[in-house]
Amino acid sequence: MKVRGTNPNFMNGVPELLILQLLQQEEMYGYEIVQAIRERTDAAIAIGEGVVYPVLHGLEQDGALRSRRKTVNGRSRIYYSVTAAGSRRLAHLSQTWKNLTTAIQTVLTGGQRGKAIS
Amino acid sequence: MKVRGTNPNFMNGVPELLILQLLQQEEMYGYEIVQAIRERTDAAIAIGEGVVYPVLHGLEQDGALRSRRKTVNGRSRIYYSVTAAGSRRLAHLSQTWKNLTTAIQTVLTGGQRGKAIS
DNA sequence: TTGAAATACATTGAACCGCAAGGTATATTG
DNA sequence: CAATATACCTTGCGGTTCAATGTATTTCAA
Repeated sequence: MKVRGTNPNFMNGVPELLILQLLQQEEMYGYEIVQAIRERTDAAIAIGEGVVYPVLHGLEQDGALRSRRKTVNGRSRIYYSVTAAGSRRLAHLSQTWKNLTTAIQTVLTGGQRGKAIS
Repeated sequence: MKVRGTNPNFMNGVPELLILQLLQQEEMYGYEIVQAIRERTDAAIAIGEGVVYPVLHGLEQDGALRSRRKTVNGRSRIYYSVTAAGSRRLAHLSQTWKNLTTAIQTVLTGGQRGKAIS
């Protein structure tokens, strides 16, 4: 029941969802992902490198991502892109997220008990 | 990276949020909360007793809930209600949830990079 | 030219939390 | 009288985020 520092307490699975989404739009490398998430969410979400890299490795091992080395400006980067399996995984995750938020919204706004008109 | 059985992977903090919300509408006891969440979300979310009871105890220890015993039909129940502190906590959590989902939605639907017009 | 900051990768330990499984006890119902 | 529903509870496992730390290179300002 401790209050966290950076991000709020609702972050379970969110890094994976966001990373897959970003990578499906365009090829990216780890460090870039960290900043992209910060920027596009106006710092509402800040996912550190200690989260991003393990997720990338895990997704690659699961066959959801593939990687290739590339040296740009003398900098060695590892670019990741989404595989077909990764695309399916994202679609599934995205749908799950939508259902979840819809269900929660129902409770939050909901006076109505689930009971039908009898 | 393992796929879960019952609920999806986005459940961090959600039980606390839902429980506070339900209890602010009306006094309830643990077992009732378990079923209420199942019913009102059409089983999209199923939070077990092993989750609900520890959360109730934690929230009470934090002063967000108060409880009173009550025997109904020979059944001993522990009814929980939200304190003023709990109400503030719910307001804060609810706002955080809203911000979070908005930020995620931006990334999910978002082609636009956060860069302003220069 | 020297040092700080940014870039880019990575690992580690701790903390937390949801979940399944199991445990106790009473009341209801077939 | 046995099975089911009600009502409470705890424990251990596993997974995940997070802060902190580490290495190495490049860029930029003093």
